[in-house]
This record gives sequence, structure tokens and C-alpha cells, in this order.
Amino acid sequence: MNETKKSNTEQLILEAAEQEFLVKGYDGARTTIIAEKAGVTHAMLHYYFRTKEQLFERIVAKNSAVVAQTMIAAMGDPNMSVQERIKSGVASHFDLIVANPQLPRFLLNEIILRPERYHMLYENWQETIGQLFEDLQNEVDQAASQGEIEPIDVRMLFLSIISLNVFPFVAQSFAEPLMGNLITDREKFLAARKAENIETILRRIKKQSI
Amino acid sequence: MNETKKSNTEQLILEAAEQEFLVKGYDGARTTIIAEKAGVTHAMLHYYFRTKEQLFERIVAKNSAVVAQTMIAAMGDPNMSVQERIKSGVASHFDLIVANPQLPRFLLNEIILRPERYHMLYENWQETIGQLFEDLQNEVDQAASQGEIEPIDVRMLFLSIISLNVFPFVAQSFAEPLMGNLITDREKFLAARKAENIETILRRIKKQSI
DNA sequence: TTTACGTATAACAATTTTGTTAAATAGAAT
DNA sequence: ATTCTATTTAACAAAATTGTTATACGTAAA
Repeated sequence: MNETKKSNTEQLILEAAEQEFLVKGYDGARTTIIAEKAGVTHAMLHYYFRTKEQLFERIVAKNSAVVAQTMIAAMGDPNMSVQERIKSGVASHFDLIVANPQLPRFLLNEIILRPERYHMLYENWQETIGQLFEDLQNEVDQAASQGEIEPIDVRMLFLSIISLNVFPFVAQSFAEPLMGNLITDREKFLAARKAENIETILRRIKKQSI
Repeated sequence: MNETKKSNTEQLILEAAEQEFLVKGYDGARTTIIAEKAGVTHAMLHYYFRTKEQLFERIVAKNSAVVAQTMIAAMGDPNMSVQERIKSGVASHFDLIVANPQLPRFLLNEIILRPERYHMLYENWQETIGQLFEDLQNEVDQAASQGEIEPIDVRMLFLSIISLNVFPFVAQSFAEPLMGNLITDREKFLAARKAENIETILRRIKKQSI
């Protein structure tokens, strides 16, 4: 109930555009189809957003904030022990992906296709993420030196976390037919997968008994 | 030196098409650009392959064999102990991805966009993969019951393996700017990442000391 | 009421992209 | 030499996609 500020048709177009762009990407989406799905003539689309490009920008802008959010979430809550922090990081990152399951594939593709367009995003992200890496690495190093966990490069750990959490969504339609009944009950699978990813990451940093 | 059987221009077109399609996908690729990159007139492209669609089919056909190969590789060599089998599976799967770094993103996207087109692939894969899952699950269950490893659903394990191995390539251009100097030396990073993924998976199945 | 403004429609224009064709060329087979 | 075939070229046609414009409509302010 918070998006009624803008004219109704403008909003309808934005919603249809988001669906189309997220699923089909910039190249695959068609302005005529977007207009059709929005239930407006396709001239209206150009009236409100001038070009496909500008409409696309709106969708990217709306969604790229979420991406930064997910990356930060994956670093966990600093007010916790290292293990707890990482555990909460995996969990909340996973939850954010579940809430935006189409977003990763979309953005990964668009960034590969037109990297120039996303330079500005990186400048925002780089320092925030860099700082978080630094902090977390310090914590990890300290915990490792006290024998609480195994030493590890947090960037590698981070890459593992987002790999485990994101890939099943990027690859969903690929994996589904191969996994038998594992994925059929979506709720069940999501819960199991979340637990599995947490387990995998925690075991990775767990101190090996000698 | 083994592809000179076909006429030279046909081969040139195929090579250019593979580059374009793998990077830009079906929607993003342009037949004119492919022809240009191949150094032939774009009428030649239609002369040899009639339609963009048919040219695309050729590229898909050529590459989808590799995909089946990677999945099978990820199951490891059955003539080994379970730990060794899984370790070798992760390693050789990783190597296959390194050898075809653009393929995963390409196929994942195309399958999502036009699932119908890939039904035939699944029918081949499903039984092979299903059988491999069954065999491996038996081995794992047995090893687990003897206290050698932790019990686990091999499909979950498989999903983790391909997540860890594939995602960094799918997300390369996204991750690069965020990872600082971690990725700059590609050879070094690949070796480190391979070791990291093996370690992560082996720890996942390692029997916990009590 | 009338003016002004944002919104809507329908028809059209421009551009991009894919696909075709007729005629020219070159080389091998008869 | 002639015929036949595969290849090439250049110009063109068709389709799909994006973008524009002239005109109409409705509503709120003057």
C-alpha cells in the first residue's frame, strides 16, 4: 500500500517491466509485451519512460540496493562471537535470496553484458564491503590464533557462502529435473538447504581436533 | 587441426557464433555481428545455417555433451574409497569448469528462458545421473554406517559441489572488483579456489570426533 | 464556462534485425 | 569446352521492435 503515490498506469508498467526484465533480461524483454502485461497501450510506456533503456534503469536502481544489502547481510552481525556471526550471516543472506530469488541471475547477467553501466554501483560497494572484509578478517584471525576456529581468508569464505546460497536459485530450472523429489516441496527444500549451507560453512571453520 | 573437414567459412561462422552466443545468449547475439566477426557477409551465415535458430542449435548441441560430462565427473571415480571418490569428483569437476568457463552461465540462462528446447537433454541426463546418485548414495550410506564419514544426502552434497565450483565463474565479473587482489593472478586464484572447495566438501563429510 | 494540463488512443515512422533472391564466380567432373 | 555444383556477392524484402505524433478526453483550477 505504499506505492500508490505515482499514477496508476506508471506503477502498472513498472511492475510488468520488473517481471519481464528480471526473467528475460534487457535483450530478451520486449516493450510491447511489458505494455500488454501492464494492460496499457505501448505508447503509454514510451510516454512515461521515453525509452526502454530508461525504464530498465528504473528497475535496476530499485533492485541494486537489495544486492548491497545481501552482501552486507552475508557478513553477519558484528555483535556476536565469530561462529555465531558467520552462522547468522549465512542464514540471513539465505533468507534475502529466498525473498528475491530472481535477482541474482538477473544482475549477474546484466553486469557481464554491460559492465560500464554498473561502475557506480561498485564504487558504493567496494569501500563498504572492503571495510567489512577487514573487520571480519581481524575477528577471524584473532579467534584462529586462540584456537577457536581454523584460520581462513574471509574472502574465500564469503565466496563459498554466496556460492552455496545463490547457486541453487540461479540454477533452479536446471537442477529441478535432476533432483528427483528433493525439490518438489519447496518449503521443505528451502529449510533443508539453508540448514545444509550453514552446516557446510560452520564445518569449514571448525577447529579440527588433533 | 581436426575441424577442417567442413568448408572454411562454415567453420569460421561456427566459431564466431560460439563466442557470441556463449557471451550474449540467444537474444543478445546478432547474426550480422557473428558474420562480421567470422569475416564473411551475413548472407553467407543464412546460406549455411538458414536461420539464427539453426545456428544456435548447432552451438548448443556441441556444448551440451560437455555439461553431461561435468555432472558425471562431479560424481567421482567409483573405483576409489568414498572420501577419495568425492575428492576426485570435486577436483575433476572443477577442472572441467575451468576448461569451459563460459558454458555454465550460458546454459543456465538458456534453459531458464526456453525450457522446452532442452527436454531431450534431460531425458538423457536423468537416468544416467539418477543411477549415479543411487550408487553413490549406497556407498555413502555404507561408509556412514561404518563410522567412516557423516551421513548425508548425496544430492545435497552434489548441489554443494557444483555450487562451489560453478558459481565463481558465473559471478566472475561481479566478484572481481570486490575481491581485491585475490583474483588478480588468475592461475593462483584457481589453484587456491580448487583447494578451498575440496577442503570445504571433505570437511562436510568428515566424521566429527566426539 | 473556459482554460490548462496530464493522460490516453490510434495510427504511423524509424530503426534494427532477420531472412531471401538473382546473378556472378570459381572449380571440379564429363 | 561445357556442364554442373557449391560458393559468394550485393541488393533487396520482410518482420519485429522501438519510438513519435496528432488528436481526443477528462478533470480540476481560473
